[in-house]
Amino acid sequence: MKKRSTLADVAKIANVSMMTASRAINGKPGLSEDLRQRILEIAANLGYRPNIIARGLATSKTCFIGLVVPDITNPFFGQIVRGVENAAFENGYNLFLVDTNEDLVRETSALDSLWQNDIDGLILCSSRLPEADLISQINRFPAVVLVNRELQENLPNLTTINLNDFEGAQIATRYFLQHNRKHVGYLGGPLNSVSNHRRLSGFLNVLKASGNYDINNILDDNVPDTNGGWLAALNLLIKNPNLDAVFAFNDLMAVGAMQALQEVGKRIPEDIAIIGVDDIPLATIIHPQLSTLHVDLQNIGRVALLSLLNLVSDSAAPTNLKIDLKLFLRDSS
Amino acid sequence: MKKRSTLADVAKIANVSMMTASRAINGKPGLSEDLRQRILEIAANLGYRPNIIARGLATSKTCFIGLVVPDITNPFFGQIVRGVENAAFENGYNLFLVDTNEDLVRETSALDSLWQNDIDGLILCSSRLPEADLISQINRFPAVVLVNRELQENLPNLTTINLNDFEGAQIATRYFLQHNRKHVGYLGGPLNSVSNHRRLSGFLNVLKASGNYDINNILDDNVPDTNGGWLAALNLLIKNPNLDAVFAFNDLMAVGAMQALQEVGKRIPEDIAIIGVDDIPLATIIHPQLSTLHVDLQNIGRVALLSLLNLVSDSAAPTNLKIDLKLFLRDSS
DNA sequence: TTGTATGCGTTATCAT
DNA sequence: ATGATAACGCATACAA
Repeated sequence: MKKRSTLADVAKIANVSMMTASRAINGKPGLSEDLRQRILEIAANLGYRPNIIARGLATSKTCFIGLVVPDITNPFFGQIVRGVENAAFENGYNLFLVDTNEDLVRETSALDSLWQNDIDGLILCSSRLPEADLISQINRFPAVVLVNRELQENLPNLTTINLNDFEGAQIATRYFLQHNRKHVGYLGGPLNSVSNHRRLSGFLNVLKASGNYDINNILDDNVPDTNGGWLAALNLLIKNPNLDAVFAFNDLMAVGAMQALQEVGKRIPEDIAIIGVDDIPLATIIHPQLSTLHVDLQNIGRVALLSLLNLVSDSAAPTNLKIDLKLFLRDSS
Repeated sequence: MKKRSTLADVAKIANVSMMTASRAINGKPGLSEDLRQRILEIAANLGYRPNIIARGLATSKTCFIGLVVPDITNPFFGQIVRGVENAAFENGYNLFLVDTNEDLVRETSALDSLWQNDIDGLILCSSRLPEADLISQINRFPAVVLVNRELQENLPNLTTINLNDFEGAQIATRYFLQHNRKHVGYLGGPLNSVSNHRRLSGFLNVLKASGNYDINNILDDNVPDTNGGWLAALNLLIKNPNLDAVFAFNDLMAVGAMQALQEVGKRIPEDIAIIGVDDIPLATIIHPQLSTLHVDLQNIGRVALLSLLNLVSDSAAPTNLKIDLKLFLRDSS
């Protein structure tokens, strides 16, 4: 590995001061176009590239962004990460990635570690931190974007990005009612999930307004995977054998529910319709293909990064963004 | 955001020189235990944390590792990333993540960008770079671990980690033969995939030795997703209607193939057996559950990072590691 | 248009 | 055992 050449090397060969070389390379005014070209050429020959770290020390702008996710293995976050990464790359920022393993302790020490690295900004996904801790963490960073988490108060350096779960659930539920489903159920996710809470609210809001509300059609607090959906569907069916539509907390649960329903002889969608949330790849692989509330996750990542850069450069005020879910109709509804 | 306190702050309050403070904090000898405790306490009160970047400048060890993957959205890489990330965190290293979007140009500029950041080492997954380019890239970095890619020559700063595709394919193929399958087929992946090539070799090696080889049972060069598998299975069935076993390039293709076979009335595994590769979550969701060659991907990530750190610290020689695949038998075979 | 001095936060080196 | 000084690579502020 041959040593990297520095600005000093370039300057020496060009017979100019480091400052002149610096100006040439950073495209700043203050030297003849002739000289600039000559310096640029020398730099190119040397394979010179500025040392970002040293530059960061001098300018106290590091061009590093921290990205914290609970589980990179989950395609949900994988998509978001990809969106962030692409946008970061386009804007000349580097990404520090931390996977917290859904662990609170780990999340805290990850934030400490990032703080230590003088990052310009932080994107924090689905934080599990208690509100008070979260706020004091946010205060340590120049700018923060919170994805999939809301706060009671607004902070001057904070933008939040959340799914419009309430509206999404309303759309799905209304769809069922408009298609003459009479016994619409909800297969809930974990109780501590804010998304779950918001989706249930939207669901209830539509049902209660329609006069179709029946407490027996709701089964909350399930494990949000296929097994959880399988189990929940069977239990819900016991509570109400006439069930003819199910809105599931997510696609994984919806798929499990579909299997359970098919096993007990229900036809989908004739006897019972199903809509999930997330639009995971599996949704189009199974039969019948699953109708679902789709979110452009990669775009969320991109929006998160761009919002962060706006925050960093003070060119935009903090906001609380809502990302709409779109109903993708397929064969299950 | 309150300003971070620096080593100078600590030193001033403790009434010592920065060096003494530095020694105290870094656990180096050269001061009384008494003084050390006093300094440590002051540092703690100030909430002092060393600035990693400045330290990197001074020591020319950054504690940054670059991690380049073609598609973070793919759980295959998600798992690897997670393994790397966990191990990195445990060892006090930070991860620069780059997603190249499976794009060659992007991969090159990503490596440039990482080089610019003076990373201590690089983990490069499934690189698409031509061998010559790849080698000159590797030479720029202090240490590199190549995952899922081999090189003709050994480099002094390079360790490679690859799946033992050849052996894995042999295991699956032998299993078919031992269970009296007479017409064993291979559903290949992309032609430019090295894994695909190695798996085909293992497959052929066993079949030719058994005398069961039939060129009609092989369909190479398919898109490695469910659609590709679906299409390939139907085409293979046309070439040989007696097909009674299929080894697929990956699980996604295997799942697609299963659907196609079921659609034309084949029973799995009675009429035809299937084995895939990867053990994706979907493998246990579908019916019948898919037999597959399983790899501990997270462990690959961990091994990659640890190997890299060994390389960085010169405490171990470069090697070429082979990771074994294990046959997970389920219902499809 | 060009150059000099200085500082970013830390550690290495050499004194004391 | 402790400290002064230089150095890492670059950019800012100010001079010339």
